[in-house]
Amino acid sequence: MPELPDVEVYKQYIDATSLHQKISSVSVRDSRIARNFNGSQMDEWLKGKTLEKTARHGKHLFILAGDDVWMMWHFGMTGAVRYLKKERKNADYERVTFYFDNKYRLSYDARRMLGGIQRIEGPEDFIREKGLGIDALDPALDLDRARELLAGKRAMAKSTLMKQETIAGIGNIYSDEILFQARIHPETSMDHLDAKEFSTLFKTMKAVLKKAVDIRAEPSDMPATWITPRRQPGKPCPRGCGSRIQKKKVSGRSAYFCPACQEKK
DNA sequence: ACGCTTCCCTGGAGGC
DNA sequence: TGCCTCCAGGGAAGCG
Repeated sequence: MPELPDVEVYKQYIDATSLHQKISSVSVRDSRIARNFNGSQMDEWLKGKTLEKTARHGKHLFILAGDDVWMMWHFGMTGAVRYLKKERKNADYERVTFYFDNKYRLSYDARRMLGGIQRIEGPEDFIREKGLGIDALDPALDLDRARELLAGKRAMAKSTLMKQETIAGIGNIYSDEILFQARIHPETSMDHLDAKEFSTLFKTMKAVLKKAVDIRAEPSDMPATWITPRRQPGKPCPRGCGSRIQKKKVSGRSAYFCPACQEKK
């Protein structure tokens, strides 16, 4: 479920594998992924060019081809990227493929069609038009700035963290992780947090996202005290408090938390 | 302003 | 073995 850390890992993966290689062709296998171009247009635009650089904002990835073709890649729930040479036995989910002269290819994979690729003018325009908030790991987002954006909001902490128009990059999984580590109940209203709790929430948000990027968002490498790899109701609290993980719908999403560590206030 | 529901989309799980 | 329903959660959109 690609959130900020996952998309950052995809970005680094593309940077390490696919930049500066001449594109021989682009194949759009499922046109539902192509949001604003048809099957052959991307091939016409990119043939003979190279992917020059990437950028990320929240859950959105931007790729520049040549000197003027910007793409926005969004992954929905099931999107991923793969750099491959061999054919795959089951390539059903390979929706858009960028072939390079070196016989390798970069594939946009997606099981469900909840993501997409879009040609855009540029990242800044896209972010503005979309109304996306500041990226959660942007150094310019410090405690003061976070307070301006979040403090005093009456909405629940979980939905506030997940609101892309406020801060971009946090989804269901990482909002649960941040709230678990900060010991805040997902239904706590932002304006119920005192200064210390808010500061803890802010620092925890940064720490969790950074750590997740460090371990390449790999659940099996997450610390034993994290709740993410143990998102099942009834499992013991990973902090070892003796209580059990609870599941509850919060603003339309499944929230997992420890009712003892994250007391509702 | 905020939360809730519905919709999109595909596959896995569990009930019968 | 199969049919049915629910659920996963990225979003958009509409309603109260």
